[in-house]
Amino acid sequence: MNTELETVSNQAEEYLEAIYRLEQKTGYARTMDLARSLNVVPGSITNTIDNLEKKGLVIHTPYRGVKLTDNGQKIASNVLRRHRLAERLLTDILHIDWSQVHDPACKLEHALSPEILKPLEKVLGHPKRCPHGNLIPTNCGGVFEEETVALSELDAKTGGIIIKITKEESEALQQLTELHLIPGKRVAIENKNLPSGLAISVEGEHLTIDYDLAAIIHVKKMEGDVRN
Amino acid sequence: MNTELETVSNQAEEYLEAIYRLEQKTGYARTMDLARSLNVVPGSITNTIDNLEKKGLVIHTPYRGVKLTDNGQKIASNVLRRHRLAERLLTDILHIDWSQVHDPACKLEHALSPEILKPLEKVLGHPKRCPHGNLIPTNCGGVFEEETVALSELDAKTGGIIIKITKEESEALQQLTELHLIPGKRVAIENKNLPSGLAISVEGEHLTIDYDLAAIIHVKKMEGDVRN
DNA sequence: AGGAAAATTACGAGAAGTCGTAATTCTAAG
DNA sequence: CTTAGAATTACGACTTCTCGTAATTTTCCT
Repeated sequence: MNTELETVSNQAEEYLEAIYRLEQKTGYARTMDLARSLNVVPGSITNTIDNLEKKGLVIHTPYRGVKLTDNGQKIASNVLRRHRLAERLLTDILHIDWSQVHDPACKLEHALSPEILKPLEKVLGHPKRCPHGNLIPTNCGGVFEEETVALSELDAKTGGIIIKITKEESEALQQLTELHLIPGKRVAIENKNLPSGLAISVEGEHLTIDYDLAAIIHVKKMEGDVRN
Repeated sequence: MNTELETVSNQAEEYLEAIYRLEQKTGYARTMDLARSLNVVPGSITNTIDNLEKKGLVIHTPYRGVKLTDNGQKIASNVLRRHRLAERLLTDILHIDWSQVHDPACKLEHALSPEILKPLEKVLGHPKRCPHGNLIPTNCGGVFEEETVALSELDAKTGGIIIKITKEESEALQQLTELHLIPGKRVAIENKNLPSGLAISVEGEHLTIDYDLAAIIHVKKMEGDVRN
């Protein structure tokens, strides 16, 4: 079961990771979205995508977006795996706040070879999720996600448990920390039609958050009484 | 005291680090030596050295070798600092054998930004030396080495305590582990003129090692009776 | 359906790092 | 002092990633 992973440049790894994330979110990755996530002008995206396509890692359908091939997906999930294990290293062992770990992990992920990844995983206790609650792909490339839904999609008077935050930028995460909106907490929608956003309750506290913030909070739905 | 460090590419960092190490060892770095340490053909060295010179980080005197400028030295010592702290992370926290940490640390050193270096140093307990006993440069770029001498330079019937191993390749280190020739151990020369190498004693055990191996073991001399 | 706005692509260009070959310069041994 | 061999340099080439501009295609709103 020794999956031979092709070696690609750091930059190519970043591209594949970004495509993987976008595919998971919207089904496909478009040039402009990639340009935004990678902080690169669209023209550069096309160039690099062409190269990745030549290597058989992605398939680009003009105006439709990019999709990973099986090979590309293997590499991408491995990169994401390293990224999320790096984040856990930073939070669990170096005690850095979860809102600050994304960017350093972006650099670290490329420096984690299999020989150090294995001991790292062991020391961390084989975690299933990154500090933001997103699943860490397994060594075989699989991700077995239980069904979650964005808080913003939930109906009024229903609720659930926060499973993951799908955006890793520090500003949003700092805000969530202050509001105690972190993975594991129970949350319920009280009112969806406020002009200022959504009225919700978190572990008994009542607050109002805007729609954009609610969209990055994913919960596992819970049936029955959600008042608390 | 916020030393603004110029940003250079990973490759440039490797170059500066290699020059720093060679300078410490022999006083200057020659193209061929660099080519050997960096696994690159001599022609490439010249190219890159020229660029580093344009940036004011080194001074190249043809046929004499390369020397770091003050600026170059600052960067180089910082890279070495990150390298050695990375090694400690690998040994102390991930429990990887000291003979295996050099190569991974070469990649890791470029991914350690100041924000994670500080917590790392704290978690490690502000170590003074890398697992091989070599001093970790301070944040200010200083290295305050106590006087050591290669075991191969020691006179017969004298001895000392192993302070550091000046070569980090795994083969040599594995050999040293087996012979218990690791930092902190007492060692004494018994006979220097054997055809097979040097006869020495380590913490009471007697063995013979060859000259090359003795040359990478540096000890702090101890006066008085060295028999044990 | 038509046209404006957005997305996409096709160039050309430049920086960085690598290589190999060939020519030159130095060094050290005889 | 001469000369072979080692070290050094010059040069051209290739790859990867980046950029900007301009032309094109698509989408979507009216």
